[in-house]
Amino acid sequence: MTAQHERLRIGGKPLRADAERTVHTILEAAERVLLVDPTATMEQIAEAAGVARTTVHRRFATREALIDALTRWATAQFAAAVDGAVSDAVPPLVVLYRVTADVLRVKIGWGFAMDRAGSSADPEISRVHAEVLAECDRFLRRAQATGLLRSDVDIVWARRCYYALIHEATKGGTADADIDTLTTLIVDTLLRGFGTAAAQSTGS
Amino acid sequence: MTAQHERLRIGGKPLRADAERTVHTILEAAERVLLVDPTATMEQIAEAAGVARTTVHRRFATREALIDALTRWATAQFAAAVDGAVSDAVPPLVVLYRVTADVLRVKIGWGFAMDRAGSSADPEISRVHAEVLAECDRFLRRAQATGLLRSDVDIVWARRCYYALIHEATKGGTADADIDTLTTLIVDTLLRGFGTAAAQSTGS
DNA sequence: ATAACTTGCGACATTAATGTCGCAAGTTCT
DNA sequence: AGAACTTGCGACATTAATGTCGCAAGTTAT
Repeated sequence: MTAQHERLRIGGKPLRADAERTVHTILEAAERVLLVDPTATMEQIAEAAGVARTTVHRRFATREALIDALTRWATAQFAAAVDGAVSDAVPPLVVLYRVTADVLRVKIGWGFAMDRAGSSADPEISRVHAEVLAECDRFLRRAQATGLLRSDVDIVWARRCYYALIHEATKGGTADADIDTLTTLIVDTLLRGFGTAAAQSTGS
Repeated sequence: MTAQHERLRIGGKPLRADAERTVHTILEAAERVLLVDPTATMEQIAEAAGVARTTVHRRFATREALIDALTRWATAQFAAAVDGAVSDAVPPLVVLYRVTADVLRVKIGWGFAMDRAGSSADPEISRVHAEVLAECDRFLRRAQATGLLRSDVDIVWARRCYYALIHEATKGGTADADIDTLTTLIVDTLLRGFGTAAAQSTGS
C-alpha cells in the first residue's frame, strides 16, 4: 500500500515529500491524458499535471520510462486486488463477485495502463500478469469442480471472455459507474449468457 | 463487390490498372503493419507494400487520408456482410450464426481498420457504423420477441457483449482460424454463458 | 539558519516523420 | 508507335517531439 512509484530517474534514493507528490500528479495526469489519446506528448501530459515539461523529464528520463512506470503502478494494484480477493476458503461464486468488483475499481481510473499492460516489454510486468492469469485459470478450474461452471467449457476461452466482459464494462468512462451493478451484470452475463433455457444451441 | 477504393488523391478520375493494384497493395500492407503497430510510419507501410514512400504519398495525400481510406474500405465490407446476413425471413438463431460467421471473416484480416472504425472522424463512416449498430439492436429485439433471448436482458449491454465476443475471438491472429468453430463458440457463449443451470445468480 | 533539494523557465541540439518536387525509366492503353 | 500515366529515386523544406542544461527562485528538512 505504500506509495512506491517504481524506478525513477535516480537510482533508489528516497524522494523528498514535494517530489513524491509531483511524481504522483504526473502519473495520474498521464493516465488521464493517454487514455483519451495514446499518442499524447510529454507536453500535454505536463500541462495536464500542471507542471513544466522539463520537470516531467527530470522524473522520467524518457517517454517510455514514464509509461513503464505508469504500467508498473497499475499492474501492482491489479495484482494486489486479485490476490486480496481470491481465496480457497470462500465459495467460488463469492470470490467471483469480490474479485470482479475489486478489479473494476482498479480498472476504472487506470484503464490506459491496464490495457497496455498485457503487451509490455518489461519482463517484471509480464511476469505479474502471467501470474494473475494463472491464478485466474486456477480459480476457474475450481469453479468448474464445484459445479459453478459447466464441465465442458474451455477454461482459456472462459477466462478470455471474463477479461473481455470486464474490459467492456469499464468502457464509457464514468457514465455507468456503480461498481456493484456492473459486477452483478458481468457475473450474470458470464454465467448465464443472454439466451433462454428453451432455445439453447448444443455444442458438438 | 467491385473494387471501389474510396476517395484518392485525385478527385474521381478512373485509375489505370497498375495504379489500382498499387492502391490495393498499399491498403493491405497498411492493415498488416498498423495492426501490429498503430504508430507505424509511412515508410514502414511503404516498405511492407514493396513500394516507394513517395508513391504512398502520391496515392494518399496524408497519413490520415490513408487510414481513412483503409477504414472506409473495411467499413463497407463490414456493412455488406451484415446486410447480407440479416433477414427477417429466417429464424433469429440462423441469422445469428450467419452474421457472426460473415463478420468474423471480415474482421480477421481487417482488424486494425475495424477497431478504429468506431471512433472515426469521418461522418460517413460513423453513419454506416451507427446504422449497423441499429440493425443489430433491431435484430436482438426480434430475437427477444422470438424467445431466443431472455426478456429481461438489456439490449444495449447484450449488443456490447456480442461485439466484445467477436472482438475477442479475432484476437491471436490466424492461430484459431476455423470460422465455423469460432462462430459456434461465440453464439454458444452468448446464449448460455459458462455456468451450470444449477448455480445461477438471480438478478435484482 | 542553512544546506540540500526541487521546480519553472528559456535556450538549445537532435532526431524522425511528413509532405513536396522534378526527372528518368518503365508500363498501359489505343 | 506514341501519348498518357505511373513508379522509384534523390533532394529538399517543414514541423513537432524528445531530451539536455544551467540558473534563479522557492521549498523542505534538520
